[in-house]
Amino acid sequence: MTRRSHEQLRLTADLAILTVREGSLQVLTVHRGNEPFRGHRALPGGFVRPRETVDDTAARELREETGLAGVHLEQLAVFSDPDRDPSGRVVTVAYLAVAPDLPVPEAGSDATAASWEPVDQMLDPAADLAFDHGQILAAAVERARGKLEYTTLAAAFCGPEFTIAELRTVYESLWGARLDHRNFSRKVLGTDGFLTPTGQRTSSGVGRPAMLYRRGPATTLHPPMLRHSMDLPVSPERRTTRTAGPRRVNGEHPG
Amino acid sequence: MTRRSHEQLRLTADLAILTVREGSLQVLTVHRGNEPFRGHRALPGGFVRPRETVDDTAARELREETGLAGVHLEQLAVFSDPDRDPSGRVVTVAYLAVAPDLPVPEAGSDATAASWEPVDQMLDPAADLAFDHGQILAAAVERARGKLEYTTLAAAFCGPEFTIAELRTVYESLWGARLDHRNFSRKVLGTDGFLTPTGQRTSSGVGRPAMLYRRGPATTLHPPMLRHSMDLPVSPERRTTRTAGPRRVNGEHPG
DNA sequence: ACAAAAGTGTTGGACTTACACCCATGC
DNA sequence: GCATGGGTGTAAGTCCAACACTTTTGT
Repeated sequence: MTRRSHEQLRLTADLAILTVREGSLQVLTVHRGNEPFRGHRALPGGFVRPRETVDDTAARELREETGLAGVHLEQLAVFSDPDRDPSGRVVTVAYLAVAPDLPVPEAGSDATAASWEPVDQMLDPAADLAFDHGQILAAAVERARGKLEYTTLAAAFCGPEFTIAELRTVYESLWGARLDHRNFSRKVLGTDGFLTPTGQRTSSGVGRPAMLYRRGPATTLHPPMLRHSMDLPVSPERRTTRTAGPRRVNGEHPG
Repeated sequence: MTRRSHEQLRLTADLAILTVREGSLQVLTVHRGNEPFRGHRALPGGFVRPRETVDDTAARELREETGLAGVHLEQLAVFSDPDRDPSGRVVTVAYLAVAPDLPVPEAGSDATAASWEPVDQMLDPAADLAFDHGQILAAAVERARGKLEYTTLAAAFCGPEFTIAELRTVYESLWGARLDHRNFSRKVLGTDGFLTPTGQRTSSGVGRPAMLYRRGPATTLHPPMLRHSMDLPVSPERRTTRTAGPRRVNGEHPG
């Protein structure tokens, strides 16, 4: 392919649409029918139109792919390596979208068949996502993980009404850790404006029915939800003793 | 001006370069000598070159404006209103840069004279920054304020060696609150990897000389620096009593 | 009855806050 | 001496991790 130095720059919006299905973090992908990267999986996205903001582009693509509107959508980062798209100079604005568990998109089952795929698999180099979409996905997951700590983003993964256990599953799926359900419950209930009780209770399933809640008005968590509490004593053996309870070590991630 | 629907889209990087000078948060601005917005102040920035990433553009502009390299530089957001630049379709990627107190740029005192200006003044509508640079600056300040809480970003405002008091001034300038110097000291010293002692002490100034420190390897703060502790009992009257010590209320900012 | 899931109570420890008090320097 | 700023000690309160225990359902 030609590499003209003065070719026109094009701008796209690409979306990492995340959800939690059956306790696993999943991402919406499309199957590319055209070059470049024909046959590869990619994140949904498209070109910015002349009289559109990039945010509008992202919202439009989201609607076109999932039929959803009003879900959480935020800018992630700009990816602008001159060679990221072999067909020319294309800069993309990556977005993180968070959706509840949908009844599978399969929008018309047209050429670009969309499907939910486990994030773990898509982040594996073997998945070989098109363009730099592996990087975009990694950034999206990292952002979502972090925002669970200090925002109410987790509720965006749930439907309009949900139980505390469902909410906890979101945390556990993203953090890959078990949380103590008793402390978790107290924590979210004690955070003003996180949950609004509906008065309803779940009916199906074994065990004591759970209360149902709706999203409350709060968006930030003070104090934050801490990323500790790894339990899961699979066998009845004591977990490693954690003598001088190391809260958390200062890591490298700049934020 | 003409409005052609298919005109070429151009991409720029704009920088909000922040510093703390004399206890006040300041931003580097340039004076525009050309249309549009001739005569207005603006944030430094420029076009993305054909074989350059946007991050490279930002780093290059930073170097050209301040001579600095290696300072903290991060993507903030994309601003893409189709009418944000009356001269055509220009999408910009805004960056936050954090620099120590420089000996004033005044790079050659050429046409685009650069200068530090207090952020308060530049955020006032009367300052009338060019384009949407007021929005960009507001986003930059908000980001910096937030990151002080849970990262070691504050140290990026200081020179290579600094005292705890200097570091505290950064927090106080950005948060507009006084912090208790005794608790602040313990907090930062107790955070592993935040500060590395040099063994040196300050010489000038009245009062007991302070220890000098360098930035440590840590980048995140766990637990975070809390945004409380407003004191400043200017006169020896009791501050408002804060009966049932309200930690913080869950606000609206999504993060 | 038993397993499973939801929910309450309680305790030790970590962290914060507020402030008394001591140290080192310039004038 | 004394004002000024740097630094240590400490006690009360808040929050959290851990876990015993109770409640409510399905089988």
